[in-house]
Amino acid sequence: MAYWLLKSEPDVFGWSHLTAKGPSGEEWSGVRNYQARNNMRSMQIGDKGFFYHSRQGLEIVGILEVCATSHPDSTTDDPRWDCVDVRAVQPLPRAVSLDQIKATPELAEMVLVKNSRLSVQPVTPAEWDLICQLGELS
DNA sequence: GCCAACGTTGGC
DNA sequence: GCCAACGTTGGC
Repeated sequence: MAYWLLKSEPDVFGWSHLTAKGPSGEEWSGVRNYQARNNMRSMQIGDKGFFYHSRQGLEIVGILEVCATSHPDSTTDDPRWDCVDVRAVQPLPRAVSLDQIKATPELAEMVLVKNSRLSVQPVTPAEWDLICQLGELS
């Protein structure tokens, strides 16, 4: 199982929007970047991801999981763009901020820090575990 | 709201 | 195939 980090602006589609969708989840649509799309294409059912609030919040607020593998993005007719479906698993008891991540040497190599513009990005198991600890997830 | 960084487009 | 112009993202 792989780990990911997915970004969204909370006023456009935030964590509360995803939790409202319940167990059937929601398409992670609208991605128009090849790297991000390729990351989604390699996702498997059950892969876990952090939900990050960009622009506003600037923190990891919850954990989601992939509940449908890559399929055509229903928000466009352009056949280049695919997306997965994701559903909320649980919120982090304590949100982990970008500041916190930047201040943690072990997390300095995260794509979130190195390439802040990539909206769907891989997370290493070590990074995952550490952020879960910072998020006070038992 | 600004703007630096990045990605994409399209003329040559 | 290069690269200038343009558009978008996202931290600040």
